[in-house]
Amino acid sequence: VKERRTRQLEAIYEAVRTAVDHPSADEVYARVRQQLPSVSLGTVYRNLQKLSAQGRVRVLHLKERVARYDALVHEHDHFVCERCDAVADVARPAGQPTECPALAQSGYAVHAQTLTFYGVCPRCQRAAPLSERRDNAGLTGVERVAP
Amino acid sequence: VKERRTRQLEAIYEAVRTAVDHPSADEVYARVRQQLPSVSLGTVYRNLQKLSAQGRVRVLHLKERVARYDALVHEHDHFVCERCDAVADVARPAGQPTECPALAQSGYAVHAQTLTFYGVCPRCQRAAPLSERRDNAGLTGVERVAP
DNA sequence: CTTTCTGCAAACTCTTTGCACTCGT
DNA sequence: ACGAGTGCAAAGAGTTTGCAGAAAG
Repeated sequence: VKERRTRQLEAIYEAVRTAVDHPSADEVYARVRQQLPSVSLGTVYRNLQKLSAQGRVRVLHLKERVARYDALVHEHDHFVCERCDAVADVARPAGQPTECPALAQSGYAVHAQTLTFYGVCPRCQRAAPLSERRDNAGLTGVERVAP
Repeated sequence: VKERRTRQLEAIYEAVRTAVDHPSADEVYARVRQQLPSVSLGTVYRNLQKLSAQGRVRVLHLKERVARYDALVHEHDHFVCERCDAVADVARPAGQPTECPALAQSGYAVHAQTLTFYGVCPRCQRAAPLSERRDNAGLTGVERVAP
């Protein structure tokens, strides 16, 4: 049971590592195809799972159906824009407790926590400050906050 | 454009309101069928969406692919057991800040936040304290923490 | 050479949708 | 009677999987 270092695995990891926008599996697939045109979507999924099991990428289940992938595996949180669906990394707030006293007291063992903020990113506030909700076409930019 | 009060909508809301285990759409469907055997899964999805838009239920996207529904719409957080996938409600920790200073400073408008803890629930700790990972069959119980 | 991994396509899971019919108002 | 809502079934999106052949060690 020895793991092999294949071209595909490395290309997929590189695609996630160099991405700044928390790509979905489909987006990773599109990017890897530019370097390795014969790669298949199934292989992308299989390797993303492997990388996740190895702790080299983090899987994010935000409010959408699709899983997004993040190569920043240290403790940090996320902001999701409700208008353009962009995802930004957020340094964990200083006061944020690592444990939840109520849970610990009730016998729950906590291994991890995820904190996600939802709202409107600066770009979308500028783009459509008055309208109720805008289509996200062309507004897929991402910024990184205090990494 | 007037909304009607149908038997189906009320039965679906009741199923979620009286549930203690954050059911998925399929589970809501199974429960509503006991009262209203002719209901369809499509209707369950349509009404869960409607209830969510009305703010009467909250949709949870935890680490699974399936959406789960919660009739407790006040601010609270969740604990997910990594062994049995049970979900428990958790009162928001006292120190938890409503705003994230780093985000506010960068011009992000935050409307909501979700905080989820992952770990092992007391029942699973008792059931298999030594094994690495157990099948979740028969361990679907849920407890509620400090509601 | 052996074993893991790949590409392909089909299967699977969860959710949405079009249509004719039903039921609230 | 009008039109929002329903049941059904088919379509859709995202993900997983079985298998024969390719390639890493």
